[in-house]
Amino acid sequence: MRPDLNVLADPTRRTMLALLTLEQELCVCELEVALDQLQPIVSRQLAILRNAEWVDGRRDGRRIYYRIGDVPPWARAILDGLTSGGVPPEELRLARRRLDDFVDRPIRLLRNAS
Amino acid sequence: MRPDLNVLADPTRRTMLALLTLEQELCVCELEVALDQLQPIVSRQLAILRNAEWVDGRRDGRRIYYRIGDVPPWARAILDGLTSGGVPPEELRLARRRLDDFVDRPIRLLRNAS
DNA sequence: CATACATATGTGATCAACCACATGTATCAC
DNA sequence: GTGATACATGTGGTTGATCACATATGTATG
Repeated sequence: MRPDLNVLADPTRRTMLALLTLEQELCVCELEVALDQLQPIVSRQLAILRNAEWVDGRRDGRRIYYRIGDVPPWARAILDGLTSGGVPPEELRLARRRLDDFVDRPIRLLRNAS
Repeated sequence: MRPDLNVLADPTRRTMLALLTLEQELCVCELEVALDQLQPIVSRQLAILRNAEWVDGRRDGRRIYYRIGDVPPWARAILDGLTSGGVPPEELRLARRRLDDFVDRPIRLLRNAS
């Protein structure tokens, strides 16, 4: 696993990585709400992150849950950078707020640890 | 100082940031040698990194020495990620080797601490 | 099997990044 | 001043990324 750093060029993708780092696991529709973006955009960006070896997807029924993949320590350092200010904090806060306000948010057994 | 993460899209710029992190301070002609790139390319990328608030330049005679700017902790985390594997180690090693083999390398009083 | 829901991808158009090459600016030496 | 060195930037051409929109796949339900 050698995550490709070129994909960090896009703000949306950085926010996605930060959210997945903080929330453990999110499905496409949750990211759709958190980022306030259309589904094809979210799916496309996820495909890019998947090909770049940053994230893995696991299917559960109709949904696909994404999480940060098994990345090396240097990549963790970068993810830490993203969660601790690299992604503008207000924007990250807003995204998590939209997640919490998501009425029919899919239920999972293990929720966010943070 | 809010370094712009979009500029991390380019491998050359990432190597430049890693080198400046490791070497404290480098002038354009040193980067030219280390990266094995033409001068206009190096200058252009430095301008991008300067505008993105990652590096500062100080003039000394005809040369301009560049160094990592006064960036926040989260940006340091990312620079750490770059030096510890984010930039392919062989490539980084090669670049530093070209620096060491640079015959008429400009002399400075304080050299690299690492 | 038909339908609905969740997610993925094909396509054309637009926009931005990058390069090579040439030219401009700043500093020193004479 | 002239010339030389170190660095910066203007310009055009090409390539690559991103978006909106439409369509395709995959999975459960009845």
